[in-house]
Amino acid sequence: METKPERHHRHDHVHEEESQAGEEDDAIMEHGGALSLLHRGATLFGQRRHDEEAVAGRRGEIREVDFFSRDSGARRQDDGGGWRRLPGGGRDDVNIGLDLLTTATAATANAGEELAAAKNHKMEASAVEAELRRVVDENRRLRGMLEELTRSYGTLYQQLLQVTQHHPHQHQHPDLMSNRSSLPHTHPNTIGAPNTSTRQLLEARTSSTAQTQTDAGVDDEASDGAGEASPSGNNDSDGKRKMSQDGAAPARENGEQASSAELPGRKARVSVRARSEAPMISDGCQWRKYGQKMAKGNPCPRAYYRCTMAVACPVRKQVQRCAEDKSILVTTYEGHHNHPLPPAATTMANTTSAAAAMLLSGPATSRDGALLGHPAAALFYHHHHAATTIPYASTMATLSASAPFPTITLDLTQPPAAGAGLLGHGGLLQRPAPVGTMIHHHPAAAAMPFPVPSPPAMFLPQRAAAAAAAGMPQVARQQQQAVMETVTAAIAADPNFTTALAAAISSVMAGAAGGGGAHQAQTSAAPTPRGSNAGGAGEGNGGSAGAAAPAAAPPATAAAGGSPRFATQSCTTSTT
DNA sequence: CGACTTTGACCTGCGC
DNA sequence: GCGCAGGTCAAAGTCG
Repeated sequence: METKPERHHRHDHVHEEESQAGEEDDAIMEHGGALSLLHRGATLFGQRRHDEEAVAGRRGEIREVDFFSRDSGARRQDDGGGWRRLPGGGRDDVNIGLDLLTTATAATANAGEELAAAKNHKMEASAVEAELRRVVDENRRLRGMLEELTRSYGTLYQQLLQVTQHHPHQHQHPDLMSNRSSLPHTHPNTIGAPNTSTRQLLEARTSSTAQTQTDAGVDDEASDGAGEASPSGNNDSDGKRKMSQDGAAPARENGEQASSAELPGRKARVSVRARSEAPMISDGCQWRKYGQKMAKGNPCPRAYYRCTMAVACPVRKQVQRCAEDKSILVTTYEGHHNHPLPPAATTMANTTSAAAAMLLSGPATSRDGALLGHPAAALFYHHHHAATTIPYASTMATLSASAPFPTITLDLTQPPAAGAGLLGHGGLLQRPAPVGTMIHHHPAAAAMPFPVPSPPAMFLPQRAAAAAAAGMPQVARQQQQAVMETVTAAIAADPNFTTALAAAISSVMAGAAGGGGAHQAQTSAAPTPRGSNAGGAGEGNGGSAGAAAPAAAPPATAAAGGSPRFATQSCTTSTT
């Protein structure tokens, strides 16, 4: 027990480093343009230095010529040491002309040749000077652009922070969604990692007992350093968690506590309903069961799992079979991973994050479940008062406003439509669905178990969302078609169905969001530490593939555990 | 032996 | 204040 934490700590550190590195990478990616400019600028600056020196030298005479002389390269190597010529740096005769101006030997040269040489030099000099000016100007211009970009980025980032900070507040403006519709600016974060808002939202709950989170909290804080990268962080400082005392999820003594404090008692959850005989659906993460309870009103026990991919990972999930239909497995996710995730897990995490964000993004966040009236809500939310009473066949994404926690339920149990499924896989590939549910309105969504519509809703301009609501205009259809094709192609190309699907959806999302992410799926299934199974889940699913899946799951399907698994993963994927 | 699961006990929040 | 339900802890057991 003693060593465990240590080991985990080391692990964490590794993760931290990785995440930090990742962050940097991300930053680089995000600022790719700026950085490239920067590099360019740096280069130019470097050159500019030379240029300026050259200019200065010109005034003083000599250096400019020398700078651009043929063996300037050799001389540059000696920049630090002055302008001493390197032995063998070039033919002396070639440099003679240049040196004529700088050495006493010039005086001894033939007057006529000197004149001619001087003229040539003047011409060259003027040409070089012009070139130099041009370069300097360009350099200034680029530098200005860089500064401008940097400024813009800073401004945007600030705006993002402001927006995300406001999300937790339930007093959102009706047009919040429209604000979100501007997400394309921010979604890169969403893809790469749970965006700030999502994190805040998911971590929005704090235990009223603001006990002294001493070291643990501090450490975690530090570990979170990767900070933005490692979301919710903190978490329960491993092993040391004084859970009970803290109350549920207490331990989220993370940096976002502030925001959490703003929403005491609120914590978004994403519930995924999928058909599976397996004890757990595979989501690419490694989980450890830490408890089981009989829940009221359900003969099936509820299992509690904690993410073990990182000691301090605050992510938890509950798995319970549906009381009405025991073939349906309900998995509820809560929190954000504070560590690097394997592709599959990443997609899942992002999916849940996105779903949660979607859940809380609109008026829906209001405690009373005032979803109605929200344009987006009308598309894919169902307002109901019993989280468990979702008639799964009627809706894909459901919001439970009355639940203790704002919970969005992704229903992946819909039966396959005859000949409708793109891939012919179980219930995931929806038939042209019932009007009114967002997912059904969106063909692309139809191909994705997860309410893909969410992405559009979240990332597309409000107009687009409205259009979707209006019944899918031509453009939208085309887009959907593209999505379908992408998915089909990806699946066809990759034997690993799940991976392929993830890749396809990621690419789709990347395309729609304008950010990467597609690459995530390239590497296949979860490289989880304990390879045997992506956490118990994997085992359960994979292993029970055959037994699982009720009717609908085709044999060949990679969807272990039948469609459910597929569903889940895709679900995840789709949101990323 | 380490990691994971099981399971009873404990803690906390909430409604009455 | 009490009881209930949800959630978590942690010792004991299991497994590879």
